[in-house]
Amino acid sequence: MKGRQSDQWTTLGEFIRAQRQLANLSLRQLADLAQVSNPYLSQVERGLYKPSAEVLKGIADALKLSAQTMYARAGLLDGEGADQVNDVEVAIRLDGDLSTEQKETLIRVYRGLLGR
Amino acid sequence: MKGRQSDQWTTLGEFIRAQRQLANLSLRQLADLAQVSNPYLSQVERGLYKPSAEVLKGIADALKLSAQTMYARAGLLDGEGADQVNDVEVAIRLDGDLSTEQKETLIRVYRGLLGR
DNA sequence: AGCAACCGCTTGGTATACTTAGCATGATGG
DNA sequence: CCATCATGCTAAGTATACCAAGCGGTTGCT
Repeated sequence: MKGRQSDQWTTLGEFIRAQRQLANLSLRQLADLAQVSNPYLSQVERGLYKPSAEVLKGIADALKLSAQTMYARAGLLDGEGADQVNDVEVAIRLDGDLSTEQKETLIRVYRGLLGR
Repeated sequence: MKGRQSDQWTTLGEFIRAQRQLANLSLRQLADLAQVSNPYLSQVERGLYKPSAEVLKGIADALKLSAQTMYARAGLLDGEGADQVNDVEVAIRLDGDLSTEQKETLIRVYRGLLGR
């Protein structure tokens, strides 16, 4: 794998960082959960290193999102053209913790936000 | 990622080799298609090395199987803990049509709904 | 004031993924 | 018989993923 440089990985890092912050985890906490060292995680988040699949999975697990999502984001899941993955409404409907009413509420809010 | 040695990887190697032979490809040919060196592929097939996700994807593509299959075979697709949870927040984050503010609004609404 | 406990980051080192050169064998065929 | 040429493999080096130690900054407590 030679030339494939690019910021594919830096955006992945940003994504991880965003998710981590949304989960209210410190860098060290997530590193601990994902079983990597905290400096390394820091570097990953800043796009300095390309984490291996194992590490990626560890991070995904720790953040409680599917490895699938992680790989997709890392651009190493078939996808190329077409993110068939992850439509917001689909995700909402699949959610196990919301009632049907709540789902519709949320979707309505979503559509409301879109329409402006 | 520490101790996870084991022959997880050797069976993966065997799998790859089998697929390669089924496709009537020589080691060098597949290596070329997958954009890795042939000695390296040889070592991967014999389980001496754990290929990175990128390489795995390259091989999967070259063999015309889905990356999913490859990862699953490599044991780094959700196995273990396997809560197929959530992903609503992730989907929101990934949405291309919402601004950052709007995303956070929507996530806040989502969490609000959860908390009752 | 201190100092303790957190935060994220830099530095320097080790382990391992990965490559380039080349070896040994086994076909082909001139 | 001896060139090729393809096969898979070994050996030795380079690149990079990953870690342990430690630094400067911020917060908060006594």
